[in-house]
Amino acid sequence: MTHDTDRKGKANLTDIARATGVSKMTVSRVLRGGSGFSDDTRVRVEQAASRLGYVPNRLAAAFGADQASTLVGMCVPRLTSGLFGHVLDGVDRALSRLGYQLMIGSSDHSAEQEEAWVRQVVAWRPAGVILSGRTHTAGTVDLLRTAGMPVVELWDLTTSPIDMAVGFSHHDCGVEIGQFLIRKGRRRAGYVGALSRSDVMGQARLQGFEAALSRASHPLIGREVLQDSPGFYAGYYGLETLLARSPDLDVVYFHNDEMAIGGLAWCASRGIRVPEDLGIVGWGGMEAASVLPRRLTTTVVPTTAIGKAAAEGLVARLKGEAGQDVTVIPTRLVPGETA
Amino acid sequence: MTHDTDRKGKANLTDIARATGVSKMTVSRVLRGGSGFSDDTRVRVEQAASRLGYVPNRLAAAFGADQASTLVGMCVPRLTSGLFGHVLDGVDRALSRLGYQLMIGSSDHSAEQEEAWVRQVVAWRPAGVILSGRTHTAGTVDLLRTAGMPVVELWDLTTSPIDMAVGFSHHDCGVEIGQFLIRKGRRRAGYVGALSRSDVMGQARLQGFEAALSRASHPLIGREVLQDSPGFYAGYYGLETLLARSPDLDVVYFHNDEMAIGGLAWCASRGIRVPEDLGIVGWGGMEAASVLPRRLTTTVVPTTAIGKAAAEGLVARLKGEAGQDVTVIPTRLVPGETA
DNA sequence: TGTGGCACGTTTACCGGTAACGTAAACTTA
DNA sequence: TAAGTTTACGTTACCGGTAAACGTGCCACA
Repeated sequence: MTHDTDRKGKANLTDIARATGVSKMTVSRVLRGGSGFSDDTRVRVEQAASRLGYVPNRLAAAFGADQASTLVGMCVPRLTSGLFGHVLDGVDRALSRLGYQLMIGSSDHSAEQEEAWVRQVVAWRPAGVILSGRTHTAGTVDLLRTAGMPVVELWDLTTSPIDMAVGFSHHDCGVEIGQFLIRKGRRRAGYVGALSRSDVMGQARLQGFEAALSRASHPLIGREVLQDSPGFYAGYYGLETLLARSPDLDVVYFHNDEMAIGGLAWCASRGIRVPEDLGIVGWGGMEAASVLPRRLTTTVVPTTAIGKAAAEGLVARLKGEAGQDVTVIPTRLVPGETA
Repeated sequence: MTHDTDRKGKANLTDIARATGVSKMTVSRVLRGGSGFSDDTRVRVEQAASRLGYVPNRLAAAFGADQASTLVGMCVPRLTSGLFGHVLDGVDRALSRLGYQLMIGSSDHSAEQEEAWVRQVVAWRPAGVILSGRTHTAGTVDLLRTAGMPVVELWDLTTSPIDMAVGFSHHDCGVEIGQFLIRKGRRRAGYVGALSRSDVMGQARLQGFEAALSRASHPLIGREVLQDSPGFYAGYYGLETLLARSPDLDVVYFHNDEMAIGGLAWCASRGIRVPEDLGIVGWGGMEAASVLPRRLTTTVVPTTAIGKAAAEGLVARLKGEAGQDVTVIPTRLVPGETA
């Protein structure tokens, strides 16, 4: 009995059904590309839909049948990180190709903020959720478990994921660099980091680094960890501070490439020769690192591939395909000319 | 008659209503912080909600009453751009503080891909949409107009926005740099860019640059535009190619800071002195640009502020507050040591 | 005594899809 | 040709909120 004069200018399944002379269930089947209708019906429905400018209502679809949701939530530590920009890009491309939409949030490296975000996103009953890292509050895990939705943790691997995990081990990254530097004859290593309290993954790299050095009987000499955003400035001034305290270091491992480049800039400004006087090592593999006058020694992380694998793994699980719980996407130590 | 044994482990308004002995409408009002209930009722409802682990269903809320949606869609040209990472960050922080959720997508600088994304996101009946740039397909504009939802276009200003606009003029950025270089005595300018066909905003900067140079009777000598991602490599090789063709340039304007830094790296590798032999100018204001041995001459864009203003403007309109249609967030030419 | 208003609710209808099931006709197969 | 199977639909119920309209009881005030 509702007048078909457009309320909100939008056509719905019922409008198309009326225009075509079939039931709205049939329209639904046609538009979702199912089966159980004739070719003639399909054509007529499709024409009516396009003529009426039908825009499907995913809200109604997801609401009516929760497995119909094509929404995926993803939480990253920082949106301003170049690396996570690439991870997001990988996720976004894969999801949009597969017909899903992406809702994002950031945690600022805080498990509590992550939980607050999860609480918001679960209210949208998404098909699945992608988190960054392996450290979450009990509340987060609880919310996701009771919601019963697929979860991918990416970026840092864990042997006991909530559900699935994609990435690599930050600890191992640190170990690998430590061993590499020992092999190269470095004996007095330092570390410059940022955000110590909150960035669990950066800490894991540092711990691996320290462990490798200690095992080789050349333990870490000094460290400088700034409560600052891990960018160029922090690397620049962090190195200055560290060397003021420990002037006789022969190599410094940085939290990431941005900071390492900041460190290189500091060395250049003081006439410190790299790698002769001091080795500089980064982490992450940002593009800039390989165009510097001297290519930065660093660990390259396949960011886009991780995002892609996470998204595809999630969708595979949604479609009921059995995927593996833990997917390792290995990083690559790239020896440059700075250490 | 439905058994209150948890279907999907989730409590809903009806469960809380039963547990409290009120109607679900009253529960709804309490939980949304409305009025029309006693303090006693409020306390009992809140306790029951927390005891039952109630997670609100925004899907149902947004579906039942479209003005109840707290979803905002945003489309950026590239997720891997450092600048847009900061814009996203500004949007995300503002929206989450105001209780909204963010759905994102990327257009790859293609108006067609943007339209495809708009079609997807409109299906979720969001409260509003944020787009990047001022160039959209007719289909995009049409979809948004019939949906009748608030739209903010950010990053490049237009005098006739779909609805609202926040940002600055790319054309004026180019003009400003052109005039600046003329004042500094530069007479033979070149340009190195990327993604020419698709990046309308980069083109606008170039046009402004050219116009300013021509007005000063020292028109642009040469340009090199790569069909590549606008990163360090592109700047490095772009400058090499450009100088091979036009060796006598005295300054080069780059598409962005990443490319300019790539150009600086190329100069360093060839012993070309900057700014004596060649001036280098970037655009964007990435952090790295100010830690280089010589601070890059560039235009600093207040990325986060633009994101914040866009989000807050959108929400203000949603709440019925009258905001301005066009908000200018000025950029700042920062003379460095490279031009 | 009425009657108007407020505080505090309840009832009803509805949003637009989808799953599950029902069914008539056509088409096979024994 | 009877019985089974498939095709191509239609019917019904339901998802969990929200808006709007509609009670009540109580008090104040004329």
